[in-house]
Amino acid sequence: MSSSETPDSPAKQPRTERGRRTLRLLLDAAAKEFGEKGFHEASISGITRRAGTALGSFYTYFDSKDAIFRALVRDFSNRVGQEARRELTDNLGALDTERVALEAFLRFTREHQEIYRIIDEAEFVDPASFRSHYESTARRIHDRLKSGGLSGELRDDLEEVHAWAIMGMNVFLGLRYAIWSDDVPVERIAETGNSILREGIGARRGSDKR
Amino acid sequence: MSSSETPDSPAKQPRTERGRRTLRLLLDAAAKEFGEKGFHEASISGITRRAGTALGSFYTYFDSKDAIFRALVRDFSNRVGQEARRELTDNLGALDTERVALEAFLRFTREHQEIYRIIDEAEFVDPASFRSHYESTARRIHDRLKSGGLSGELRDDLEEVHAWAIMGMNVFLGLRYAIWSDDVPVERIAETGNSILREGIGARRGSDKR
Amino acid sequence: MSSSETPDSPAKQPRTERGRRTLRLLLDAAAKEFGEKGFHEASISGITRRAGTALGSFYTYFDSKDAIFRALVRDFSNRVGQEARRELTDNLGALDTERVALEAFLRFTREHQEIYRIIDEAEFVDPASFRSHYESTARRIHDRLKSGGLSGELRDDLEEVHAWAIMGMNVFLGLRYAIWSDDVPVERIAETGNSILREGIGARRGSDKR
Amino acid sequence: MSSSETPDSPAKQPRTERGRRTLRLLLDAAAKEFGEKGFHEASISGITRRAGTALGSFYTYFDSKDAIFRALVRDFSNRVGQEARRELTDNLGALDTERVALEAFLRFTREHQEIYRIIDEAEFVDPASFRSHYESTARRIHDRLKSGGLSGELRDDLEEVHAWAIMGMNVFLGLRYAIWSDDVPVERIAETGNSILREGIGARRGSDKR
DNA sequence: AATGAATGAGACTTCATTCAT
DNA sequence: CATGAATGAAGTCTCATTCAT
Repeated sequence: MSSSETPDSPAKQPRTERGRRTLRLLLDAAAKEFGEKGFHEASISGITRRAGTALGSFYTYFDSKDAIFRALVRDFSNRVGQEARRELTDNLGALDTERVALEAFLRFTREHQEIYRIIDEAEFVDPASFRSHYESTARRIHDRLKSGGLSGELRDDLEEVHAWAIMGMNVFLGLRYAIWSDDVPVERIAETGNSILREGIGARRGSDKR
Repeated sequence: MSSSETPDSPAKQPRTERGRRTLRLLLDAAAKEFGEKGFHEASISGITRRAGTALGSFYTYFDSKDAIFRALVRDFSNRVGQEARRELTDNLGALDTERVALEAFLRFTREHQEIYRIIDEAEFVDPASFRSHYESTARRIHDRLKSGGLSGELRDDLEEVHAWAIMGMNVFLGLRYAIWSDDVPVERIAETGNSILREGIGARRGSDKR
Repeated sequence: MSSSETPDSPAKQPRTERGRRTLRLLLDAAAKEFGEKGFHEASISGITRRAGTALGSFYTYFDSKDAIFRALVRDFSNRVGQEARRELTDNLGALDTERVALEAFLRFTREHQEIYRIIDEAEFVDPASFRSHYESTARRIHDRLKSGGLSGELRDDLEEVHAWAIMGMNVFLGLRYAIWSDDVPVERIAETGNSILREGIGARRGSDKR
Repeated sequence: MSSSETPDSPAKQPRTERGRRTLRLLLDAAAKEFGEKGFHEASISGITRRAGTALGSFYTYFDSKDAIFRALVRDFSNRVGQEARRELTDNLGALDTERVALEAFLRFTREHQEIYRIIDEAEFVDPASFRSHYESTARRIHDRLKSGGLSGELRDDLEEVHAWAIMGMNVFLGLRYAIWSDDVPVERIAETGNSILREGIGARRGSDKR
């Protein structure tokens, strides 16, 4: 499922408690630094300054600026995935599931703008992780669509393409209404997006109601 | 909207024919350089090397690396917009219009991957242009949706949110099926995406076919 | 004869007179810096400080500290070779030729201790050049030995091994009496070394004089 | 010469058996590390990694990177000296003694290339030890030459200069035929070198036999 | 307008050495 | 004695931008 070979270990494993603490400080600091300034404007010294460690300590745990960025992207990608699964254990219908997923995504993105930014910038800094992130997200969506098809609630011809379309919808709604502004309630955005999935955008045909 | 003088001129206007030629060489070279390497890995000297001009000549036409990138983003944004409008002068129905627009977008993106990349990287280099690009794209879509509503073919409650959702759909289909791979015919992608707009993803109700 | 493929150009060729001047300043400064401090204690900034240029200017002409060191070693190796040939155009006998060669080498080494040091340190910094230097020096000596054999003045079985032995003799006499001290006249050192070549170190047999 | 306390102790004397073991591990590891990478490319952490000890333990036994290098050079210098004396206790003639000494040197060098390298690099890292090594080697040779003179087998005017010449010969034959290649048998190299000492390189005069 | 050299701030990275446990 | 994390000085290299010709 996940890339089984990660040649570059995410981080040199600390062997002591103190080491673990420092590693965490660095990761947190890096998330802030990259989130605020972007990869290229960010600096190692900015990270260690925020972390309160010496510059050299950075290299006890990471080989380079790229390495910590990659570690962060993977970490965040996993977190986003977990978050996504968390909300959906319920036994909602398929369409409601999509609505709730979008809602959760918007909420999460509003809370963690730096995660959004870092994952997105990965397109240019760590394309492999970027791609892997969206591919597994699409796979997750596609799985949901298929099971909705099996349950009879959704069309039974839904393919990967549909999953990518829905994911794109979600991501752009996140960009526009979670990152750029946050005045519209997430429920409203999610409901609007969901209406497209329910009925498309064509004029109501006869008895179609809501 | 603004006065006739653009405040930050995209490029110092050359007075001679030779100057115009050099300017063009630089812009083309920059598109390649930024497209291949991304903004931060790109270098002015890489651009002038490709253009076959001296390093110093760059500053005859642009104030900075950012300036030429911005100029490029705006140029491309306009081109994408024009391209989008071009295909749609026909008197197609609203849903078909969206299908054709998506098809055209995919085709264009396959042809001009560097444009895609440059516009996308603008999110981190020239956020204003990035935002402006997607805002006007969304506006264009929204306008189409509204006129589809007036004509009765589309729902009459379509808002900006719907436009962003559709745009996101299109963009991600472009990323996945125009940039990352190009084996599926654009018609097929566009048709699949369009089917969501026509009917949503719910199971067919009664006679709904296609 | 010389390595026909030098993938790393010795120095980026300057195109203007000013450039040529700067390049020369850098090379001279580097010779001093390396000669005084040795490769590893030397610094680029030390070189540019001596040259009176900005730090960055260094990289206009050389890719790295190694690169300028290599350039220097090759240059010096050539110079030593030329110097060696210069003195020997005369029509001296073979043994006298060796004596004069050693004398010249000692004199040159006393004058240019930094050259000695740089070539010698190349053993650890640029082994290929180091080896090539001594191989061509040995070849030069071997050639002289062979022609001495042909003329009947020298033994006719002199091989590469003899050339290396003689070279080693010369080099160590240089180290001891040109680098570490210079109180003994070069003529005397050269005569002493030469006496070994003339008669060996065994006790005189009969009429052997001098 | 000095008081009974060597000013810079080669290594802090360990008090326990365990300590002695660690010290030995470090020295062996350092010989490998310096031998393979050279002084400046070598690192303390490389040494402790090879030794299987913690980085910090290094400083329990040595004050600095220089200190362990110096300790090594002196140790090796002594070993080379001992080795040299070992083979020569026999009652060979003076010329044969030189031949055997060269042979032994070549053999030893082939076996212990790292020793060669470390001693040689000392020229740039620990000049005092380097100089002292070659000075005592020259003295040893000179002593042999003098006693050969007294016994009547050798010329009676052999000075320090001759010793240095012979040493240089030996060292360069070692470089060329023990370090760079080892295809020629040491006996052959030694015999060739020795022939110079026996008779020089001039053409044979009359009854000169070989 | 064009050219190509010069500039220097700034960033990354290394690693010998120190320190706390 | 051993361990492994922490430190920070020092150095290399890049490259956007300026300048003199």
